[in-house]
Amino acid sequence: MLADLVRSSAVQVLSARGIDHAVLPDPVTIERPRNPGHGDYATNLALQVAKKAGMTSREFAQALADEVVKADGVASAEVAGPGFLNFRLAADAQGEQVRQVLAAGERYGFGDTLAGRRINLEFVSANPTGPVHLGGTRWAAVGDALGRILAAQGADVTREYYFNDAGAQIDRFVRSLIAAAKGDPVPEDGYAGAYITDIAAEVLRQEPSALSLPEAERRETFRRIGIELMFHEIKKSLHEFGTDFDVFFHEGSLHDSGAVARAVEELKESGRLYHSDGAWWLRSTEFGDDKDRVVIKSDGDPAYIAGDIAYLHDKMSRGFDLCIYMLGADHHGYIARLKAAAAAMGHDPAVVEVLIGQLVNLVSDGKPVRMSKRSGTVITMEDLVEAVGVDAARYELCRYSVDSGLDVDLDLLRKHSNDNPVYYVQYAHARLASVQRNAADLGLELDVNADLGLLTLPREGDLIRTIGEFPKVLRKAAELREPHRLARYLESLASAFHKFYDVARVLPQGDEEATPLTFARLALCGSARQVLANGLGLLGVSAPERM
RNA sequence: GCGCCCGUAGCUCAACGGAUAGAGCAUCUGACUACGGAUCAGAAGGUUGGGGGUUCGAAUCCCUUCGGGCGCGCCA
Repeated sequence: MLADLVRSSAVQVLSARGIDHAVLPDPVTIERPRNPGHGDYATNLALQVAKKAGMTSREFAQALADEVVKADGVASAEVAGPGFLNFRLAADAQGEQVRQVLAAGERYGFGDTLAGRRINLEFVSANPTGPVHLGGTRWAAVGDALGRILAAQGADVTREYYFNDAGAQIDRFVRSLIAAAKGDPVPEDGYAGAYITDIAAEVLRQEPSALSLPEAERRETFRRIGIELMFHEIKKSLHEFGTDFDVFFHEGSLHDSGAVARAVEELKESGRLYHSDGAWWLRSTEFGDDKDRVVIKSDGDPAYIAGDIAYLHDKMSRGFDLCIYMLGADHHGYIARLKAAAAAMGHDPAVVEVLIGQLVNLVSDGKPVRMSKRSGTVITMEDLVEAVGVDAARYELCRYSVDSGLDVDLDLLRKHSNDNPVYYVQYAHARLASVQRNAADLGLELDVNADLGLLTLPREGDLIRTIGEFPKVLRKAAELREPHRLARYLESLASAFHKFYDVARVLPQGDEEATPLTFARLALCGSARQVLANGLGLLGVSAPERM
């Protein structure tokens, strides 16, 4: 609303000088200056457009200031530096923010920038040859939070998990199970780890004669039951982690249904593939790949990418207009391939959006530890949850930009788990819940009609302004696909609250009576609590009443 | 060799092209016997790896260089 005011004032300034206001950006950016001495809010509008208007930045800013101060609720507006315009709002105008939060409740901060968009969000998609490890856990936390954040902007989000249950790694998995069942050592290229022995034992329990079956049937039995058990394990850990998917898609189903064969046939006929060296190729170089990729091998079998093509085509046929893939850094070469796959099937490459996240490293005593599924030295999602709990694990993994690598030291995490900023944020919420309980005991109810103009302390103003930033933070987090912005924001909000709480007594003490200020502060507390709850909810982290 | 990501306080990391680059941890000094101290106040800590450029303004964009991570199969 402040942005609207500034914009309309700017239009006044320009039209008074006969200048087309098309030069104005939309929306106008309003920000909170780092330095509180610069005011409550600031805009750099003059710096952006003065030149186009044939004025100096400071001239424009001054003209804008003269216009803006005429509005109700604006206490002051002054030009600073090269042409910034800093202003302060009157306390009651600012307090309106609190009322808006209380009115919007659990939808406060939500927006509609993605309304009408159907988004397929694929993440985790770890191979069903072992439990979800640390890397997958990062995507489970970030992907789930991103899904919630996109949905909060009105998008229709489908969360999807792609099981690569076809191909050589599954064969290795089955060989490993059979070896374990027989008590043989781990085969060459096989998987080790306690889970293999456990699953092998469970297969034998369900099918005691499995080992005595003929070779082919034996493999099929271990394959069928083993994979089923592994799927079950993965889904279970994800669910307990608070991450649920709408669709678990099996790669094998694309082959079984003939979708892969059909897609390949279509590509050949439409001339989207070229034939060379006995194989059929996709021109992925047109999308930044360093070499073209084989789709049909010279032996006639489809290459892995054929499945990707058919899978993307399947997604598009389900009506999505955006397919987001969250992949680890070791898969960054896929971006060009997936875009080429989209183009080959006649879709706009822009429907494919690949988010590459850097890898998670396990560290012990400051030194990296190699994790290997083959050798069984993996830290799984369950290990992490067991060590620090779901809330701390999710929060820790969501707190950082996925552009930077993440080192996890399990011992350190366990030892210092109370240092996790999640507790700082949750504690703020618990304190607020406590205030509300105590208020109820005193018979005091939250009153949305409280006189919010009484909230004149600097730290009350800081808290209110921080609360008011929430919608913008959510919008930005959704637009940039960066959930960590939300986590960082919640920390700043918790900080603003704790600082406020330190200097402002909310409830009456002893024989004191409740005053209008009591109700104003109760309303402020109520809105702060609401925003903390909304934000934590979007990260999939609980907002506790007590800790 | 080529491509992607990263390099910011002792450590782990933030920063929508904006003003004096911010938090937490660690270190040091303090706070009404607490509306919940899992808190708050303060001190100290930086040439944003180096060098050019773009602009009113660069940690952020461009070029270059150094360092680190990850990729570069008719494997999946």
